[in-house]
Amino acid sequence: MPELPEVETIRRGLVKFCVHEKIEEVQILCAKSFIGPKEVVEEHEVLGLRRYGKALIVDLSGGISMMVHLRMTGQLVWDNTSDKKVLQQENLGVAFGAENSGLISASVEKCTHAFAGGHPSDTFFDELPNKQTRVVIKMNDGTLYFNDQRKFGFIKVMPTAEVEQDKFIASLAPEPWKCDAEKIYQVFQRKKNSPIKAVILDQKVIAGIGNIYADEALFYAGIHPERKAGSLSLNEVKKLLEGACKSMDASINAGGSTMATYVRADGTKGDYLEKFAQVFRREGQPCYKCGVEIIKIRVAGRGTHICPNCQRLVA
DNA sequence: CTAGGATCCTGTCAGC
DNA sequence: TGCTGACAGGATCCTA
Repeated sequence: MPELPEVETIRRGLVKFCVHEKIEEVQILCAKSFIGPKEVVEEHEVLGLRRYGKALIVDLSGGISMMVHLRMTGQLVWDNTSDKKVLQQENLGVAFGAENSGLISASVEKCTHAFAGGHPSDTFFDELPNKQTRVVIKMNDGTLYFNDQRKFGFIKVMPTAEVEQDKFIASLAPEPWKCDAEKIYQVFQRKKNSPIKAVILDQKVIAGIGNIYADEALFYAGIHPERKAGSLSLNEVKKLLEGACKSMDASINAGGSTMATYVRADGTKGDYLEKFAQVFRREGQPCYKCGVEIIKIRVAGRGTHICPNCQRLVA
């Protein structure tokens, strides 16, 4: 699923298009994708959007909020166009015609037919809803589609006042930018026998890191993902946090990463992976630092990409 | 408490 | 072509 940078990119996109929109009707196409009575959000206005780690909070009038978690394959698609063909041409032009992220960013401002978190497959611009659409939220000036192939994601209704008490939100650790290296070092000592990659994927340890940025941060710090968490020095912890911040910053600036199930707020594709990723999905290609071939291994049950030369188990 | 594995679900792809 | 198993930018639940 989208990780922190992708959710933040979606949030920024949706802020432009959904704030002050009023929800007219909610259609639930998959019962488990929408938790809570839909009637509670209908007739309410979108006041703003917040993000906690990978969770997106849509605050509504009437003291109601919707928590959206995209998990692995969730997407949010905002559609306020009446002419799909025009939209298709415009978005294809933006997605594939731009030469750099700066151009793509500039195009967001001009985009009038907007998408929010979509699907860059060949069928992306087909009619919505599609067979992966789980929830349709009709607003006065457009429609928000929640698509989710694997049904792991969800939209959950709760009082705004209780968002921070939600079990998931409440247990989140700080995001990398706000992590105290010494505290993280202590946590690593507590989980000393787990592979470091498994530990940094734990949202209760550091919020927002997922499989991409775990691999990127470990590469940045020159740490092998199978190293035991307890074996890291304080300096290595600092370097790891620095790597997480830098790769996420770069990704947010690039509009998120490109993936099969994620595109940016206006339907254009983020291009973090192809432009900035050092190791993720680069197996078989040379390391940018040393030229040795990047390999893919399995750590903590997840596909993991490393440079076997820059990231060693034993120093 | 930690550590590891199974699990939710659908789709795609490699290998018979 | 059709089957089968592995795997997938997540997080939780269950076991030991």
